[in-house]
Amino acid sequence: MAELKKISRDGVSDQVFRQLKGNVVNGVWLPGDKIPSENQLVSLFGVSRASIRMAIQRMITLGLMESRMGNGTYVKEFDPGVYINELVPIALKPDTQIEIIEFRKALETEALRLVVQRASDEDVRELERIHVRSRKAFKKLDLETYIAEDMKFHSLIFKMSKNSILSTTFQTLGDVLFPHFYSVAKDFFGSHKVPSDKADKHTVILEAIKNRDEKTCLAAYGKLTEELIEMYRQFQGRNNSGGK
Amino acid sequence: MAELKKISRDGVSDQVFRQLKGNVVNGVWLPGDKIPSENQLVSLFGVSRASIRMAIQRMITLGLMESRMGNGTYVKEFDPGVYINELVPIALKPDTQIEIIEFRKALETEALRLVVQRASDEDVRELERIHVRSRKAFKKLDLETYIAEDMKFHSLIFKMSKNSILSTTFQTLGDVLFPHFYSVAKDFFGSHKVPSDKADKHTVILEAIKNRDEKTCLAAYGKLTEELIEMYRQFQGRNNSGGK
DNA sequence: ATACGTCAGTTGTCTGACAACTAACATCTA
DNA sequence: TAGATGTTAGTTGTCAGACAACTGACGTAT
Repeated sequence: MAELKKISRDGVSDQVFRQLKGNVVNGVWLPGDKIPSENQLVSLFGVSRASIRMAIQRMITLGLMESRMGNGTYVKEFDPGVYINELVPIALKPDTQIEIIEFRKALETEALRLVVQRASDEDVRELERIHVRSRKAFKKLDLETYIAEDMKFHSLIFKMSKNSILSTTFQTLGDVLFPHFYSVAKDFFGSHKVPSDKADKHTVILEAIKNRDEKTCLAAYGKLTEELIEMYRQFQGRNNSGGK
Repeated sequence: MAELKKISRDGVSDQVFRQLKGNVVNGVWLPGDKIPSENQLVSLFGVSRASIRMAIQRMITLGLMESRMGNGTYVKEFDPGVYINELVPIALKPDTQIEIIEFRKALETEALRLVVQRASDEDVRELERIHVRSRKAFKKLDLETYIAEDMKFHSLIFKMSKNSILSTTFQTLGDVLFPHFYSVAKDFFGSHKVPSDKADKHTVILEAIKNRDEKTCLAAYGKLTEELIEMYRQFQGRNNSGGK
């Protein structure tokens, strides 16, 4: 019996979408550029305006383009936050949260490995400054500042890895995680003891980076993630018990 | 002078979109539910089908709905992988191959860690079957089959991690990487000795998974990646010397 | 009982038209 | 002349109707 592959039936608007996206990804159209009008695209692609508009709608939803009525359609500076905001209320499902944390762990573990190799002295100093501010806010129970500085801490680690893919992916993830992280952290603050400075994993990580000590660094980060997952599990349990 | 507020001109399709999203967020429509047909929505909302389709397209792009031609439109289990899927290619712009490999290493190292914990016996058997076919093709220098089976090997590892975000992200990465990977592998085959089975890292990784031996598993994978990066460096050096 | 044709319902695409809006130019007026 | 006010071409947003492509279920014949 011969092997048969499924026929791929690519819709018209799908093909248009891929070409539009291709022109953005490959830099044919740059941010700020005005793309051809819908009627021009109709001629260029040889398909109906409805299909063109479908494809453009997808680009807009992804935050890659912007339509101005009576004016034209423009390529947008890529900003994950735009369409992440649409999803935030839905992304709060507990089970996917754990997956996201695991995903983040994957990214950050590798980032830290690279940081230990590549971090410049100036990078480390900046990281230390952020860390000090973070600890200070933590002791004052200034939640707002603490979370903001904490975010900066992790962002900088990714920047220090000198790998732009890791960095931008984390950025996207951060936009998703932040609101939920905030609510969980708040809850956590209210019902638990504050860990001492000695137990603070960030301090250990920072020192390990200074000493170029990969093993200690990754071990501390591993613990940090475990605690985070545990925290989410508790949060989940508390919120689901008794609920519908 | 009286204060004047800007008139908010909310488009028709925007309003439809908000209502669709509202019904999903508020649980009026649950994952798996079939929403009314487009023509029914036309009557319900009192707007044209084009506007309805625009709103639905947005929901689809966000990964919240799914349309099946000739059947209907359904609410989807929210899957963060959907949009990360779309965004990964954007993040790849810099096109530095080394960065991509580092990124993949980040994903797969964590995936392997999870696999060692979570893999079922059946999973392992399937992985072994693929590995055997891969080795066979390798020895016959059947490049096509070898690369295909190699891809399957890695795909399965991600599936076995039971983390959908890691899995789908790797999948898209594969789509982007494949053409380039293929050309490099071909080049590599032509100019190097074939490593022996003993040196084959996949064999080591497979055995380590069987024995639930995280340390050995990750060490072998680390070596594999190092070799890959080295291979790319050589390839780049050879191709960049002289040309721009 | 199984295979096949038929058919209603649904999504995908096309066409043409008009409304709403923008930006630029032309015209009028003080 | 300078500024306010039409005018217009071009663009996106919406509408209406039609047909194509496809799915799932039902009925029928073998």
